[in-house]
Amino acid sequence: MPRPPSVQDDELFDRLAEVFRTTGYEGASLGALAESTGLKRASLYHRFPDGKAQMAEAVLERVERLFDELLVPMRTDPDPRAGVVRTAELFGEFYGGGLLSCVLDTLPLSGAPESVRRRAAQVAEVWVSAMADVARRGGRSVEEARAAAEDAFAAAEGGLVYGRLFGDGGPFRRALARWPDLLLG
Amino acid sequence: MPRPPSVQDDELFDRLAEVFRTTGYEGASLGALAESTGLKRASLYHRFPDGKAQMAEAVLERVERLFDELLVPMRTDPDPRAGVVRTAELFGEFYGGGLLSCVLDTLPLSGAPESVRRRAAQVAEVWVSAMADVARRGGRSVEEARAAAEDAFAAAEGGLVYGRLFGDGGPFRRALARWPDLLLG
DNA sequence: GTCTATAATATGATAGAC
DNA sequence: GTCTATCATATTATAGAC
Repeated sequence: MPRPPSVQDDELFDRLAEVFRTTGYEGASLGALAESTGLKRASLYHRFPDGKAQMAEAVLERVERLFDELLVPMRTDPDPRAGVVRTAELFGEFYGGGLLSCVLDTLPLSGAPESVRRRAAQVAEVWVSAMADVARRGGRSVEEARAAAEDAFAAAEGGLVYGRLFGDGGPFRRALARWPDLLLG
Repeated sequence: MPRPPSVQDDELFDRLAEVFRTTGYEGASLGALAESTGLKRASLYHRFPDGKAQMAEAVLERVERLFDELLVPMRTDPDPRAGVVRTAELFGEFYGGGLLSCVLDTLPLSGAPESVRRRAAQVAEVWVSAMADVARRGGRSVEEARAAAEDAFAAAEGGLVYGRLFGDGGPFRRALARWPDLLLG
């Protein structure tokens, strides 16, 4: 019987996420994760008996829950365009205006266990399929909607790559600004 | 007096690049780099006395030389559109149709030395500024050309992130297909 | 649930033979 | 120029006290 996630747990996951986000799976050493959370390594193993892989998966699950919140307007606003605009704003804040890296990019490199990479793809799919759904509601065909959603995802992720390289969130913010037209035409 | 780069060296750099590309800087252990090249760790240190950081920088310099070749049509074709189309084709092949990762994305994570991250940004700048130049030749203002080039870069890199996550090069190839209109209007 | 202590292994790097 | 051998440290992970 899993106890309901506490605020404390969310705080812990956010600290772990910060390390995985900026350093990737292999770069996130137990030492760095311990230092970031303020717990000792052995304490992390108490919470995550399967070690680093379990921590990475927990982080991805936390990100999925956060995505679910950011996606609410796009999923529920009666006006698809207004929903996309609002969700784009929320993603812009979530990624620090384009200056933060994304775990979906940095976590699933080749050193990460298959379970982690699969989980990352699942989380990305939540994001992409929500965009495809709103594009459908906006009148697009299934094929057009899916392609537009993939392109919108790629534009944002690429903007974050640019941001990491150059410390400039401009391309990311422009990508978000194009979401409404890209998804809804 | 540096000896001219030999075919053998290029082969070596490609093996090193393969490891850095798929695993990132911290994930690329000396053991993995040695296994991939067929050299022992000590032999790698003979060629790269400064160790892993020097190997990563050498890989980035090799990528810059390869980019210079891919960019030739875009830089020299009298017809800007034809040049962009051809260079987009070459990038498509270079990145395995969208299924290969890019060192500019995977190498400059937080564990990498500042020298490596700076070098990655320089290589990316070669690519972006070449696209900005052709957009200028196509009649765009300086500001429009730079923004379009950044967006074209981000679209491609984001397509590669999607490809790594889902094993689908579609978004990457569509990004390349949009380069001509994106850069030249 | 967190800690100290510890073990086994991996890693980056060097010395010196050939 | 490549190798074997080696070293110091970092890393993942576990045992057991509190």
